[in-house]
Amino acid sequence: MAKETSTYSISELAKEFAVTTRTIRHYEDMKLLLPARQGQKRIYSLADRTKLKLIVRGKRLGFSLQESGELINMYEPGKINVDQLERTLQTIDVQRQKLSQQLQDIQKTFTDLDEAEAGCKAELETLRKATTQK
Amino acid sequence: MAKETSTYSISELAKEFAVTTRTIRHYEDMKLLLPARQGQKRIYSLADRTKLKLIVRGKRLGFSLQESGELINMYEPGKINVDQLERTLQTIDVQRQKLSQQLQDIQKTFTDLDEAEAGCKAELETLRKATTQK
DNA sequence: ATTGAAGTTTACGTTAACGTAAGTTATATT
DNA sequence: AATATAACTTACGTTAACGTAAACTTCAAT
Repeated sequence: MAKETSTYSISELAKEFAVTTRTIRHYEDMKLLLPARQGQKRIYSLADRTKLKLIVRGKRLGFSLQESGELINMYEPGKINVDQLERTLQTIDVQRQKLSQQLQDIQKTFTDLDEAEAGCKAELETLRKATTQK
Repeated sequence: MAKETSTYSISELAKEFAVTTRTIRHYEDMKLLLPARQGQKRIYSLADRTKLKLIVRGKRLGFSLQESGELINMYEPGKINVDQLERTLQTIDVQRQKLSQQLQDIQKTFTDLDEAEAGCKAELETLRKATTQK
C-alpha cells in the first residue's frame, strides 16, 4: 500500500472550501486545526482537510466553532480511558438530539414554504385574471 | 364565529419560548415584531406569537435574524403586485435550497456520529477485555 | 401609603467569528 | 538583481445578537 502523502497549502484549502486564509488561521487559533510546519509555512494533511470540511459543514448547520470542535474531537485517535470514551458517547447522543430537532424544524419549514408558495401563486393567478380580462 | 382575542404579555412569550424579554424587544428593534400597545405595554397577538415561534425555530437552524425576517415576511397579508410576489417566490426557492443542503449535511453528520459511536464502543470493548481478564 | 412585580427606555458592555490593514519573510520568475 | 506571489505575524476593527445596569412608570396587593 502506498502511503497517502497528499498535503495542501493554506490557499488551496481556502479555495476548495470557499473561505479566506484568515478564516483557516482563525480555526487554528481556536485549536480546531494544528497543521504541520515547513519552516513558517503551514502544511495541511488529509486529516486536516477533513477537519476543515467538518467545520464548514457545521457552519452550514449553525454550529459554533466550539460545537464543531467537539464533533471533530470524536475523530481523534485513541481515547485513553473509559471515562473519556463514555463522555464522548454522551456528546454523541446530545448531538443526535440536536440534529433530530433540526430535522423536525426543517420539515416544518419546508411545509411552511410550500404553503407560502401556494399562497403566492394563488394571488398571482388572481392578479393575472384581474389584469387580463378586466 | 367568535373572534380570536388571545393576546400575550412579553413575559408570557418569553417564558413559553425560553428567551429573555430583552431578546424579544431586540427582535422588535430589528423590525421582526411590531406588537400593539396598551399605553406603554406591549400586547402580543397570536400572529406575533407565530412570528416569534418562527424566529426561534430559525435560530435552531442557524438562521440570522435577517433570514428569519425574510421567512416571516412571506406570511404577511396581501402582496401588492406581481413583482413582489415573484420575488417572494424566488426567496422561497433560495430557502428551499438552503434547507436541502442542511438536510444533506444532517444526514452525513448522523452517519459520522454512528461511526464515531461504533468506534467508541469497540474501544470500550477492547478496554473492558483487557481489564477483566488481564 | 408603600411595597413589589412586571413593564418601559436608554445606553454601554460582551462574545463569536472573522475582516482588514501593516509590515516582514521566503521562494520563484523574469 | 528586481519583482511578483504566497505565506507569515501582530493587532486593531467590525457585525450580530443579545447581556446587563440604571433609572423610571404602572398597577395590584398588603
